[in-house]
Amino acid sequence: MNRSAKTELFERLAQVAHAIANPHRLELLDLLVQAPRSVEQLAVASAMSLANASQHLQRLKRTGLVVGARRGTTIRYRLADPAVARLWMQLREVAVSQLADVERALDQYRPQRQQFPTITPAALQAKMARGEMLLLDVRPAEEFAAGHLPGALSLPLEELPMRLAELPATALIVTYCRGPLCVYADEALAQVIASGRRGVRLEEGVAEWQVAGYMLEHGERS
Amino acid sequence: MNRSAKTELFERLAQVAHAIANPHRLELLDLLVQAPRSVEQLAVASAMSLANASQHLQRLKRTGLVVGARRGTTIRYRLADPAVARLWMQLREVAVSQLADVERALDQYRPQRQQFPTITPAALQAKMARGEMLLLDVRPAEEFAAGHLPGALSLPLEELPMRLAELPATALIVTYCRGPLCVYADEALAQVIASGRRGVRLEEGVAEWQVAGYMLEHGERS
DNA sequence: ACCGTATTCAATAATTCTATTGAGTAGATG
DNA sequence: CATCTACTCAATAGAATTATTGAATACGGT
Repeated sequence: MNRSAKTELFERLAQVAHAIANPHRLELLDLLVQAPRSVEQLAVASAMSLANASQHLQRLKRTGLVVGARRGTTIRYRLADPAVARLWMQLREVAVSQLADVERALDQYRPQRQQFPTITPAALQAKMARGEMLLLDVRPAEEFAAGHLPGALSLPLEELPMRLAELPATALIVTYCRGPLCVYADEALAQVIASGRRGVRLEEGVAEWQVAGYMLEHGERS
Repeated sequence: MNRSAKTELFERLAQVAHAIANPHRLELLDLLVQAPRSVEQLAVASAMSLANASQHLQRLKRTGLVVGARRGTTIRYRLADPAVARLWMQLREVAVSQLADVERALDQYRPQRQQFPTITPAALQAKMARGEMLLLDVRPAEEFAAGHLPGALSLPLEELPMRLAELPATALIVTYCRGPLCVYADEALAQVIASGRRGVRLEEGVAEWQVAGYMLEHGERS
């Protein structure tokens, strides 16, 4: 049997796995799933030093998971392929489904996640057709611009306290954010409900929505 | 923001990624996707020392990717969850689609892979309904027993040379094995075609067939 | 209760990975 | 062309990972 070729093949695959086997690099990928970003943006968002973020991005680039392209004075990194986002989701699924630790860590990070009602993408899709709710994207504006659910209103979490009054008083309000590892939708929902309105959280995020086969809209808030 | 909880969460995810970030452990998973096995079987099949295989299995077990259960005098390891198989497939998809290196390594390992015609699972499913072909599972018998395509005949590659004459002379023969990283179906097909018969290779393996939503049969050859 | 065997454990040296620091580079902007 | 900024590179010390060896353990069979 062709053992050396086999060994080499598995070594290549392990290199890819190794590229995602680091908490910082996973966080970078998690951010890039939402929208392309510059090195500095990524470093700030993930609380890393600039040099360290750059180094990790280099590694991801070498392995073919992300690509960088100059854009004015900065370099924007983005995922090389949607398959990378799926890999990240599948890793998350395995981790969350297997490990009680991860559940506990997730509860730690999203303390309100069991507190509010949720809705599945399929149920939301049905509701959207009937138009009886307001869909609220509470991620930063740049991530909204890079892709959002059709008909959603962009209202970043930090602006929500100021603009809460703009929201309709009676219609159901559906909040969503980056996905299951993101607290934004929980925190927004807490404010919405505290204001006396009815609200639910979408279980998943934009990337999961797209992988499930539903459409996205692109561009700035209209 | 809750940085320390976030850090811990990503660390847990990275642990899972780390568990698959080793060529030997990937090979163990690749084998376990096909069928449960004992430590010794796994060590032999992956050309590792027994202690080393055991150590790697421990690591996979600690991370929750496999589980071991005593069965008579040996301990059988199996995947903890089908999600693990999907993770392995998704990793393979990313690696193969991104890296020219992987394509090259794969060509090295499966030199005949471009040589013979292939058929997709969907096309095979249609053909099976009309029953105009013979479906040949050329994996070891134990893997056949753990799950195989409906109606397939078990004919392990090593027995093929002796039993080639049993195969029908005119019907189309479809060979399949573990999946895209496996050479068995290629080698079987080479023999089938050399004997003057018509044959094609199924592009994917048993695990991919199942993930695509098709049924499997279980048990020994009938 | 004992024996035999399948599996695991412990220790270790070689290799690989990581964050930090400070210097270096490429390219846009004027 | 000069300058400024965003980013990358290089060196390094500390930490983690790995294969091997030989010993230890645990369990089923008798």
